[in-house]
Amino acid sequence: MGRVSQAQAQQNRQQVVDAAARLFRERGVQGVGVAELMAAAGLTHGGFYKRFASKDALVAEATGRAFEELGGRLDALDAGRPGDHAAARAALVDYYLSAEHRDHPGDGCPAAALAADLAREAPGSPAREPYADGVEAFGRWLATGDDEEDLATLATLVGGVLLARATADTDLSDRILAAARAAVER
Amino acid sequence: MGRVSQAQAQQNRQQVVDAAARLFRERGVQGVGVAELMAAAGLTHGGFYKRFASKDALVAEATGRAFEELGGRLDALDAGRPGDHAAARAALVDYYLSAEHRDHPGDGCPAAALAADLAREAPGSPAREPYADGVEAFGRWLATGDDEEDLATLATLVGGVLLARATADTDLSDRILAAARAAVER
DNA sequence: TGTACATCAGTGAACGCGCGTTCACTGATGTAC
DNA sequence: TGTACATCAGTGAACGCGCGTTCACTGATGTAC
Repeated sequence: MGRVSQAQAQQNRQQVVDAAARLFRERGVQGVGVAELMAAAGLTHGGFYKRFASKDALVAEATGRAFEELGGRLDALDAGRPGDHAAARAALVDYYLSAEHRDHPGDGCPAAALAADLAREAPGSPAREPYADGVEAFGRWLATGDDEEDLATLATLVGGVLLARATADTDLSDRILAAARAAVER
Repeated sequence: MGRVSQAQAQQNRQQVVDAAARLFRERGVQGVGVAELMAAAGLTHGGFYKRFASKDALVAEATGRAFEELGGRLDALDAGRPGDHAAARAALVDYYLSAEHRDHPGDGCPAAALAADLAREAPGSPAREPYADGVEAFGRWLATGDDEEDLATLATLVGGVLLARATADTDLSDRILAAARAAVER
C-alpha cells in the first residue's frame, strides 16, 4: 500500500476512535479487539501502535469522544428549545429511558454503557479522567432551579437503563423504564 | 489424586460456584477464567467440565447464588427490626450507598455488579433468568406503603453505586453517593 | 465383615483460537535542492 | 517547475500468552458378593 497522505492518516485515526467509541459502548472494552477496530477504518491491525500507545490509551480517547457526542446531543436539545432548559431536560429523560436507548447502547450514553468497564479500570487508569469529567458535566446539565448539579437523577437514569438492558425481553424491563421515568419527571 | 468422596466432590463444586459468585462481581465474567475459579477450590482446571456444562452455565448458577446471598442479607435486615420494614429499608440504603459497598463489589449487590455483563449476554442466555428474578425480588423488597415494588429506588441505588465505582478516588464519587442517598431517603 | 472390582472425581497435557503487541518491510508522500 | 530521496503510514507475519474446552489416564471411593 505504501505511504498515505497526512490528511488521510488523520481521518483513518479518527475513524478508529469513532469505531471504538461506538463498539466499546456496545460490547464492552474487553469485547472488542484492536484488529476489529482497525478493520472498521479499513486498515489492518499492524499499524495500530503507530497511532496509539496502547489499547488502554484508545479506551481513554474513545471515552472522551463518546462524552463529546453526548455533550453535543445535550447542546442540541437546548438549542431546539431556547430559554427552556426544563423542556430540554424532559426531552432527554424521554429519550434516556426509552426502549430505543435501551436497545442501542452504541449510540447511547457513555456514563451508563462504560460504567462497569471504568469501575474495573485501575484507579490511575487514563480513561478515568474523561469519564469523571463527562459524568460531572452531565450532572450539571441535569440541574434545575438553583442546584448546581443533579447527580441523583443521573444515578436513576443510569441505573434505569442498565437494569432495563440486563433484563431486556422481559416485561420487568419495561416496568423499570416506566418507574424510573415517573421518579425523574416532576 | 484419585477419586474423592461424593461429599467432598459436592463441597468442591460449591466452592467453585461461591468463588464465581464473588469474582464475577469483582472483575466481571470476562475478567475471571475457568482455571482461576477451579484453583479457588484447590482444584486444577481439567475437571471443570465434569461438573459444569460450560462457563456460561456457571455464570447462570453464580448469578443465582449471588442473589441468594443478597436475599439472605435482606431477610436478616428485616429479622433484626421485626415489624419495621421501613427501618430495614433505611439500613439497606445506608449500606448500599456507602464507600464500603462501593469499594467491595465482590461482597456487594449482584444487580449492580453484574448489570453490564448481563446486558451483554445474548437474549436467551441462561444467566438472564436468575438475574431478572433477583432484580424483581429486590424491587419488591424495596416497596413501601401500598406499592408492590419500587423499581425507581432500585434504579437509583444501582446507578449510584456504579457511577461511584467508575469515579472512585474523586470527590465526585462521594457526591454521587450522597445525592443518591438524599433522593432515596424520605 | 472382608474381598474384588467397577465407578468416577480429579489430574495434567493438549487442542485451536484470539488476544495485545512488535517488527522488518513496502512504496507513495512530502521535501530539499 | 522538476528531480532525488528521506520520511513514515500502513502491511503482514510473527511473538508469547491465556482463554474455553477436550481427553486419556490415575487411583481412592463405593458397591456387589
